[in-house]
Amino acid sequence: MLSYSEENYLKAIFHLSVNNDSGVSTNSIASKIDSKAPSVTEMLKKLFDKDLVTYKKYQGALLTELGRKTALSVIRKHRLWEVFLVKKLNFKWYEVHDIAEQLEHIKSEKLTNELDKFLEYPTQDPHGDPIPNPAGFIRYTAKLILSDLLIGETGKFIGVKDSSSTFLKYLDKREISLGSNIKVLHKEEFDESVHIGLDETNLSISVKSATNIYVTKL
Amino acid sequence: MLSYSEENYLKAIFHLSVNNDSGVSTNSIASKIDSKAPSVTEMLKKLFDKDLVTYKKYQGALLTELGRKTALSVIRKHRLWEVFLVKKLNFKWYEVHDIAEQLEHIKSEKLTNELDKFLEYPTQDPHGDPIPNPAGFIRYTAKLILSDLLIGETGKFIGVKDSSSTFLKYLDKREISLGSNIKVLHKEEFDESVHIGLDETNLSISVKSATNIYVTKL
DNA sequence: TTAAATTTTTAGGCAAGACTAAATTTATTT
DNA sequence: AAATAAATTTAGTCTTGCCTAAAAATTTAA
Repeated sequence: MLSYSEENYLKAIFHLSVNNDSGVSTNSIASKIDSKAPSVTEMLKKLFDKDLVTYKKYQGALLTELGRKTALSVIRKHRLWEVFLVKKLNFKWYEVHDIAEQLEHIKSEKLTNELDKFLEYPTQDPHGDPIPNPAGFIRYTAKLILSDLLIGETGKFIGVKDSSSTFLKYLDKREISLGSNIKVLHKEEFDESVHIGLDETNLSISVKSATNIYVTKL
Repeated sequence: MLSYSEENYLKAIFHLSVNNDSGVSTNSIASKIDSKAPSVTEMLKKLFDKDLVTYKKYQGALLTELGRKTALSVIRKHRLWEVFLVKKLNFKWYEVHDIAEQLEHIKSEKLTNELDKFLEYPTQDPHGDPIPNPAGFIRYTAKLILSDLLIGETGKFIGVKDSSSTFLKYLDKREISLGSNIKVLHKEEFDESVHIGLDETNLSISVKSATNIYVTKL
């Protein structure tokens, strides 16, 4: 039975090893998890002893198959609970993260699977991230960054890169919501801001926002 | 912010102080919580410092108003989650306790209140125990023990005393479920077993079972 | 290819929460 | 009212997870 802390380390290493096949550095884990390097080193040794990560001194860590499965189970729970909070309890998508951080550690396979069924087997969480299946399989959708679309092209808004509540609130206010079709009308040369068409309305968003929005080409 | 452990001690003291206005003893807490006396002493000191209990050496502990409110908040969450598990996720009433023990520590007032709303403000959990309101008020229903009913009297099954999963499974098998009307047909002098009528069927149950079943007179 | 800077690890501590063994206080008997 | 028994507290340890400061290894730069 893993502790909350161990589960959080596995989750952090998982996220840090996406697009990165060399070892995940001690410092990157520390900053992700808001702790200090010595704490990480110590934990990596423990995770190594439990066959959850491969770890060689000064060379960072990577998840073993067991570690990966465990991380994905935690992520699955996190994302299912987020769906529950938004779909059933009327939470906004920028309110759910901290609560899901707690709920993701609840231990009961039956609970997770019944929740999945209750929610009718969702494939994505409220931020557009894919929900792993019980076997730990995760289906990634090809993501484009909004600012990479050419003028005239339309994309479907499928997720965000930075899911800070500030950014999510901003999107809510602008009524840019998951699933919307976004057409790129014009790109301003001067400040790289992007004019977009959204349903009936047009608006302009900054580069910073545009690079935080994931779309699929239609 | 209280730790899980602190919350569990408060809950234990709350349960042990029902019908008991003198201090709750160190040993009784230890056995309730499955720990040892020295651990309890240490924790009582800490809870005292946080103004959650009154405690004098060798004289047991009692909840302060703050302690009581905190305990009831945890109990409220526990019971709401139990309702959720049974009503929405198809759990049996004997399967929910351990999971609710985890869920009761999730910290988010909004979550608790939204869950309450989602469940349409239930007043009792699946074992018939009352659910405290957000202000920490708890409405107790007058309970009788089944074996105290006289021959010929009928009672409504409203709860159990011992909610061990063994007992709950037994009730399920016998199709004795919360809300059933139970008529006492006969009491066997020899072994104190009770013959009862339940809807269309009659059956006989032991004293041990009969004293574990709470009813209200109809 | 050394020297400097950065990263990581080791060493040593601290707090929470649990434990055993021993001491102390309270309760029960005789 | 002693003497014994039972309950509680104190003393001293252990584990987990975190930290700071210092040492060691690795990387980067001159």
